[in-house]
Amino acid sequence: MSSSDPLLLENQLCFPLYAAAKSLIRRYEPFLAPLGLTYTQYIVMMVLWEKKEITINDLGERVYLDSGTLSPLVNKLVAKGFVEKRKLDDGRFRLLCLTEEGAALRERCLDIPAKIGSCLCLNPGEAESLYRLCYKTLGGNNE
Amino acid sequence: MSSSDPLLLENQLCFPLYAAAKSLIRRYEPFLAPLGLTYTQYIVMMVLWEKKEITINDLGERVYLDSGTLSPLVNKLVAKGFVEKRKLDDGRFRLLCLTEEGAALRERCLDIPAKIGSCLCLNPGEAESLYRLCYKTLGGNNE
DNA sequence: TCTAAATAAATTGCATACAATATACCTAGT
DNA sequence: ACTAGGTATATTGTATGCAATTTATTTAGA
Repeated sequence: MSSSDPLLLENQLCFPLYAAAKSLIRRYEPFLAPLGLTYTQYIVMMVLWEKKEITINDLGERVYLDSGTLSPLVNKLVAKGFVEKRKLDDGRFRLLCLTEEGAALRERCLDIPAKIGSCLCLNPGEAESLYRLCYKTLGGNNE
Repeated sequence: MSSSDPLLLENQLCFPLYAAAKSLIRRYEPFLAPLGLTYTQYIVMMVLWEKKEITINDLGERVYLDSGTLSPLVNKLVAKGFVEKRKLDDGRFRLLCLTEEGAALRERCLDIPAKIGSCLCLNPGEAESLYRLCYKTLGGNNE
């Protein structure tokens, strides 16, 4: 950041942050498309691989997305057969459950993180540093 | 990153990076909406405040967006009166020119960066570090 | 019991993103 | 002059993202 002009694009943090995020996400597409997943769907599947089942509300808090984004996205995962949606006793809740097909999909994703990491220009220390700074920006407390 | 499971959400860099970017961008909305700007439109206006005029192609390279995003977005800025679009001698190009109204808008944005910075949980050193790591992730060379 | 407030999901509307395609225009080569 | 190929922009289609509203359902209180 050379000049002190507060409205110069090169003086903004938001710009490279957003651009880097989009750039990184775009790298997943070649690996995910053959599996029939988009990036956001892949993120949701990660939560399901970990939790096996979760309500849409809890899922939204975990991935920072609201029902406006998740409702249609979850329906697509259901249509693909990776997830089932069940009504709970408290009829307001919908429980998302990983199907066998959804669980099997995990195997086909196992090598994606390594493939992405290998084309990243950051060394492990830098990646760790970026990771921490992003969580700090989020207001989280991942120490 | 505790466990070594490569598909745990907490082991991903892309997730906090994207979430932090969205979170930061959302903070602009309260300041930009009263001016009739969205975040992406604000980024484009920054380029125009700096360059005064630029082709859509050059603009796209500067902000990492393609014509599919920029064409309709620029039309909205034209409709708001902040930008004019002129056909160049080489009829393929469209030159975007800052209007007086667009230039005047800059004054009303001058304090936004400070307002955003004041609600960020990063100290200046961390912000600078995050800035560099993002440009490095982008494959850029901002040293 | 009945109803107002609360809560979870779904829907709607608008604005990106971006791949893929189409259109407009220019240039080189013949 | 004609045409093939190249380049810039616009359009189309799909998938987010998110604010605002609506719907379904439950719960608390008179």
